[in-house]
Amino acid sequence: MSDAYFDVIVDVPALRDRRFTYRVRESVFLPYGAKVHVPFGRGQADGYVVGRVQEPEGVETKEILAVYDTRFLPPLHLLSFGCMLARHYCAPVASVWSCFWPPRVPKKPVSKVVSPCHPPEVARRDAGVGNEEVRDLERPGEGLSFLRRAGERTGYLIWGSREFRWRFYIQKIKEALEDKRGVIVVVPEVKRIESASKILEADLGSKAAILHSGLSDAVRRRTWFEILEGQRCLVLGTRSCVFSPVKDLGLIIVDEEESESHRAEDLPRYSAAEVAMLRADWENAAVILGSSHPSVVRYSRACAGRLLLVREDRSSLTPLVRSQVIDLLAKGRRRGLITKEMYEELKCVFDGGKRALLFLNRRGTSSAIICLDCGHAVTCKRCSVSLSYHAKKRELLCHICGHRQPVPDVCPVCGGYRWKLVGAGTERVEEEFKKKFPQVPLFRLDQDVLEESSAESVLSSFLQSSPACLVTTQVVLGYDDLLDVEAVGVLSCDSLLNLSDFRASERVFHLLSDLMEVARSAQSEGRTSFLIQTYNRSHRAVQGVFDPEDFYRQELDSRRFLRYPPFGHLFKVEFSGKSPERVREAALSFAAKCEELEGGGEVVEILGPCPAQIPKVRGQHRWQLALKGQDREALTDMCETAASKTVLPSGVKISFEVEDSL
DNA sequence: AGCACGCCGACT
DNA sequence: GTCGGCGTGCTC
Repeated sequence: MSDAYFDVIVDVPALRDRRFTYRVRESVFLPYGAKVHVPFGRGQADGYVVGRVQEPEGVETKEILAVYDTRFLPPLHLLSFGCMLARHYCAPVASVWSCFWPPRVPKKPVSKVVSPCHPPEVARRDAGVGNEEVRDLERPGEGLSFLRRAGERTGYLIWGSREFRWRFYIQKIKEALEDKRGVIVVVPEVKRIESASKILEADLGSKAAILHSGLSDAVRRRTWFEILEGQRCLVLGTRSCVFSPVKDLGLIIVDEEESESHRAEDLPRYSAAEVAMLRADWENAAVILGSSHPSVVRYSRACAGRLLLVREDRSSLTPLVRSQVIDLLAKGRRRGLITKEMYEELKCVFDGGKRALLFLNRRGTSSAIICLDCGHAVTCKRCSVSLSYHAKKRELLCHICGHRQPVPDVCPVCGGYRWKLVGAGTERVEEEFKKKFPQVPLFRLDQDVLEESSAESVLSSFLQSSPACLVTTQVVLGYDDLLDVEAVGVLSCDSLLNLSDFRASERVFHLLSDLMEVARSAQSEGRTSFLIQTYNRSHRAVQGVFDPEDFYRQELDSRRFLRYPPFGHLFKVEFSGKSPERVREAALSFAAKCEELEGGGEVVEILGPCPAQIPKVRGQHRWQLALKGQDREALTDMCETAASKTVLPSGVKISFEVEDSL
């Protein structure tokens, strides 16, 4: 019996999109995009069929081991979309295609594959067979067609409260469903799904298909199949559901569009909001992005008319009784975390038997301990950061890798024995608070507390007492719907503002906006207040909380000047590995290749390379490089070419992070 | 990414 | 004399 040969891209990130030729019995037919299990190297790997080929010359072929149930094969338009997306994110095609498959799809040994007699649909899929590169198949044109379709807007940016946004979503979902078209709704957290699902069911009378990582593999696979079959046309889930194979897609909604949770940190490193815009365009669907404080990039897209801005009338918002920015630079301040102004406000709240929340973006007692004799700070062995001191457990903790150790008796450098604690965290706030308000019950909610008890239990005891105070970090924002406080105090936001990341200001703006909303959503009548202590009282991110348009204007001015998104594209290239010399060498040679490709032109600006913000994480040394430019294609080409032509020293990993710019 | 092959240093 | 470091290269 003769054999058939198929090219396969193996899902091994380091190999990018290299094709390998495998063999099957002549009677076995494999469609484009089929997921297969193959012998690879000395082991095995998953891969995807990209075409049928002639018997290769000069290479031994191995036989495909098994084929994943082809009833789960993503539709062709999604496969092509995947190729486009892979290029968009400089990610391997296989990594993107894997997003189109639910977990635990059954696979059949290739020997048991009963070949269908080449149904026409399957045959058509094979049209792309040949020697062309995967990426050349259905390669997208420059730009987005919804930018081209003059006058016809298919994208909305909804700026308003949760109630306002969902009213709009429901209206548009209704229209889409009546039109017999499918809808995907993406929310940032699993916790948001339950209430969203209730709203959808109550207002539309239809149950959404739910997809998120908390569900069992079997349930996810079943739901996925129902979507694929067209039995479910309304999908609700977290970021990965933006890839679900909804039939006749008419609308994609991304709520809390600005949330960091929409970004995937592992390959492919996509952002659900950006994928939603690209996919909606690809499938001629509408897209709705919603937020109570939109991202800078999306806001500017709306201003440019590429998204239709729908803004809630702000007069309907509950006004804050009091808000204040407390200047930490003012002279004559006593040391301490709670200023006199903050103290007065809290006292007022507690005297009225009410609850307050104090926010500080740092857990533990102090962020470092320093030897008073030589100035040495105790650092983590595996990471280039100082260890935080946690008084409750009397130990030092690395906030990057979790390494814990006791406080050394003597300084490892000079033998000194006097330590100074610097940089206060939530445990320190707790100590200071207890001295200032000994009679007010205090609760703490941060990552350390979550290791021992649930956020729900802490919050429910907090909400059962009044007066009461909650000292907390970023983790609280996932539970803001469970909160009911009359005052929110931000003890400091300066460490976040001073990060050298072009999005630092924006992050602080979103964080403060979220916290202000917590104060605003207090259920009780009467006073609610919001206070910020900061060394940067006139910073746009701080002032912008009270005047968002002004923040957007200033932030856009600054980005325009520096050509940051949305005024250009920014790709970060990261190198990591055990050997510091090799990582450095890899970064330098990649950068040199980029310079060479650029040839002194002005299309792509090459920034760096330089050691990363945190040069060592979990024993891995890191370098980075940024590529900035107006022409996205040029940036992508440079990344692809430089990546394929630079020989990375072994043990060095390269990864691309593409900033949102749509 | 794994995983083997291959060539120079410390050891029983 | 052998064990074992990791530097290099390949995976259909």
